[in-house]
Amino acid sequence: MDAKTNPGCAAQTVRCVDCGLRKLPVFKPLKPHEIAFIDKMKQRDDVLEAGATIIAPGADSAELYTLYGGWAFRYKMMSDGRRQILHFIMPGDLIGLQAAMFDAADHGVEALTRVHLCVLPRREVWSVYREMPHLAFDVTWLGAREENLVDDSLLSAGRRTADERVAALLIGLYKRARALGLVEGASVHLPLTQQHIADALGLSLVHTNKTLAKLRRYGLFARNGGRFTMLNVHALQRLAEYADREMALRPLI
Amino acid sequence: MDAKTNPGCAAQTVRCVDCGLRKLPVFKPLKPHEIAFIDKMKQRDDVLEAGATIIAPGADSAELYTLYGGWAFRYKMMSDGRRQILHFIMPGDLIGLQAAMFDAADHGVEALTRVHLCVLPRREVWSVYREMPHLAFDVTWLGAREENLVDDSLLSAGRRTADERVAALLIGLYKRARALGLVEGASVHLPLTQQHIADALGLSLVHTNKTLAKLRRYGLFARNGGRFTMLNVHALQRLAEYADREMALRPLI
DNA sequence: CGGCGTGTTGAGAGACCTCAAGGCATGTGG
DNA sequence: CCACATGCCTTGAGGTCTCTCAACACGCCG
Repeated sequence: MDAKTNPGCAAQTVRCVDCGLRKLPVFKPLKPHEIAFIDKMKQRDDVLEAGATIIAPGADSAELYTLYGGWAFRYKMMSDGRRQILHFIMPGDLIGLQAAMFDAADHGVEALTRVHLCVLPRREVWSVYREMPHLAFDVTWLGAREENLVDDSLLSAGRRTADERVAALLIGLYKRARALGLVEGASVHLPLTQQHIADALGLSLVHTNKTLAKLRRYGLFARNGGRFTMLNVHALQRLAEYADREMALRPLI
Repeated sequence: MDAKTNPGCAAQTVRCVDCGLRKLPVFKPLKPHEIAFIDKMKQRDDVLEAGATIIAPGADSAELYTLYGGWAFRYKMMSDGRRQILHFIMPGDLIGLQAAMFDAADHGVEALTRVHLCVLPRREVWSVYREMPHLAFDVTWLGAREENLVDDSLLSAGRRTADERVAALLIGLYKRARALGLVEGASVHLPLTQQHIADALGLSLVHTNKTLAKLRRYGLFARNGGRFTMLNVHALQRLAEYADREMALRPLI
């Protein structure tokens, strides 16, 4: 997981204005004083290893983070160990908005790879609303987009067949990764185990494995050594009824 | 559906400051100038009949609404008719936040009963952020809470058994209704058909019917003529692993 | 009266689950 | 260099939860 595959601020040193992520064409350009404000507000950069807990389930008073590099996921657990992954988090996504709004999060967030986080102290969130209305609007926008991802997962878990669920997840991750410039040719580093995929789709590990194998046999995609290669986007899109909506440029905070 | 069971602004006439909903103890008191701002911003009141489309799937440029009275639900459809209900909307909830943030909604919103809506023109949303940072924060808060509801539905559809799903839904709706003062004794008017419940839980209609019958036979709740009566809250909570988190007071916009 | 929406029940089918075992790669220690 | 443990992926067999199909009851309404 080097800086090349995960554009983002290197820990401690890089100013937001120099942040590589911000140069990507998916992100909305901000005005200099807004970037300066974010930079001033930013408490520190954090680097956590794969598997680390970013937000502990039930923890109160978490910070608000922006993920600058790496992958993570948000999940809920039940007492007997059942886990539901709510959505996967990729560079540019906010982490901990619910936790920042309420006092405690009833979900957890865990790093899938080594992650680079930009830490915004919770008390500073309010100063965004007071002083930078455009940025405040962007926070709401990012929250709405996260809900949009969860909506789609719910459609999968509730109404899609196993084949369709796998297709929907892979298409979704692939398109998000591509927008971030993580796709080279038609392949991308996918740091998920089949257990993660199963827990995101509401399927068992075994059935997930068999479904993945089936779609692979059909030539829809390939996988070797952590790399995922898209072979038939259209077939996957049709399977998942993926709506290829053009999104406006995303804010990055 | 009279004013007594659905507190809210009667169409066209009532000022926000007199709104019955705002007197409920679940809602955070606002400062007079904030209420005045909302009142000024409010374009009109709308009344729609049960079954009416509040937001059409795929429609662009919808308004932002606050539901003052009645019930509604947000849903996604697939081309072959499969429907997933994303969450149920009750008085005080915002409608159309995603649609207001993005250009088009990829979901629909439909009235379950006659509904009273407060209409905020989309362009006014921005003025909230510019002029009323506290209210802007509240908009984000309401968005996060809506996502929190969807999170729980996703846990149901993905990882809970049919029994647990039904329990989780009923407990959730009951507690929300109670907070709004809609529960009399232990019973509340539930305007859902079993088809709605099935579509919210990711179950078939038939299986939903049998699961409801089972829990009813076990004496967990009763249902007669549109009224739902809670008989054993604790058993339902245990079944659903319902987390009875104390929420801070909710904003009402 | 017939049609429609909703709720109910039975029977059979199938998608998905659990249990179980084994393969393969990696790492670690003797 | 081998033995062993661990994590992840794979495959088979059998079980069950949930689905589909089908029929019927009931109330409402034109």
